[in-house]
Amino acid sequence: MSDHSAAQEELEQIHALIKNGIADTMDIYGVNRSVGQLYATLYLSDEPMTLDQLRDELGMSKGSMSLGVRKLLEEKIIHRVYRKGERKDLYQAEQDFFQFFISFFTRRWEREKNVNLYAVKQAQPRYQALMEDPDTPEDVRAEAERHFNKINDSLQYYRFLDILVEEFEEGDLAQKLLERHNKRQASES
Amino acid sequence: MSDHSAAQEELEQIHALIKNGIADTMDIYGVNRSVGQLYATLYLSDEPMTLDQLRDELGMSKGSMSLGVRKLLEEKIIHRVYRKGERKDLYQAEQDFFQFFISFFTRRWEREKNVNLYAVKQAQPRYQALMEDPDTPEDVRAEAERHFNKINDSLQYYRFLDILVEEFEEGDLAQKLLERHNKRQASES
DNA sequence: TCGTTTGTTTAATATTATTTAAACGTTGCT
DNA sequence: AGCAACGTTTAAATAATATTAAACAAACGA
Repeated sequence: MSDHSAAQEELEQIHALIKNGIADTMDIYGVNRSVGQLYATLYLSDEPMTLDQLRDELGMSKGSMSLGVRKLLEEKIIHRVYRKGERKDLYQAEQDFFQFFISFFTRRWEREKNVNLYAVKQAQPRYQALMEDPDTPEDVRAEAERHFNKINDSLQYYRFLDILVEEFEEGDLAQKLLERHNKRQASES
Repeated sequence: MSDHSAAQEELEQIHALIKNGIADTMDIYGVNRSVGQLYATLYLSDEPMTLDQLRDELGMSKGSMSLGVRKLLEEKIIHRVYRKGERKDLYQAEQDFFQFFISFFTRRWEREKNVNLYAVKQAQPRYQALMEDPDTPEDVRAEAERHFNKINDSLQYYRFLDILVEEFEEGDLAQKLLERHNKRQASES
């Protein structure tokens, strides 16, 4: 890193612009802005970085860096990198935004499916028991039936989430959509 | 609402189970759990509800209900309903989870695209100016070029987001994926 | 028009989440 | 083994968000 020339200064300003956009994006999806900046910093860095370098760059505590890095690793949107003769842990951002998208959303869609499927599977037999029990008052029975049908319909949606995850992870859906649109545009000209 | 029979009690317990799953889901996506419960309550209700009914059901203040309802309206996952001779505002949940998914995510994907495309469009000419300026030190120029290429690659990703939004909103992508998988399963048997 | 009902805004309060500094435990090196 | 360099955990502080109650404003009906 040479002296702080005007060109250097300009570079850093543009850098900040991009970094901000990425941090905003993470914010949109409910991720802490600081964690977003952490990702953005790694994303723009040409080299893997250590916790100390990140601390210096973001001006935050090392504890924060440790927590942030762990979250990003869990999301699989940064990776640990090994380099011989380096004692410190090195981290590198996932550079492919498509991969970022897939890791980030499939993880959430899967959790949504699991959480709700669990609730639905528990609820269904209990609704049925209510409906079949002759002691159940008619108004309660009717309500149980409505709810039963409603959550039964929702199963189709969780199947959709499952398909979506599979299509993105295994079926290369992102690239397929892009290709399809490229062809469509070509045929229109 | 009749007496608090055992059946009634059981119904409410199952109700809570489902409501919890939905609130958890909203939480996954960074939406306040209370707002999630608001949606869940409307979702399970057979009738559109007023702010006062929601306040009674959730045991929260009317101000909170007002704020929560506004957020859900913005997301287009609940709708205002008009009924003759009713002074109070009535709200109804979007019952179709597919529509929920589409409203919720396309809104965010579009924002992600706009935020980052704006930053990239601003950054590109500035990187180019740096690269073309003969006064720019070589190390800065090289860095500018690397960043320029990096953000240039990202444009493809924002195009993907755009296609995804269009495919879900106009192209019925969700149903298409479901149908495709139904056929595949049928042919495998 | 006036009084009531309704929804929204506001300012204060309470709660939750983030951040830090320091303590701690681990690892690698000499 | 003993020391030094790390990364993690923790308890406390700080900051951010959510929530409430009360003031307010708009709409309605008599």
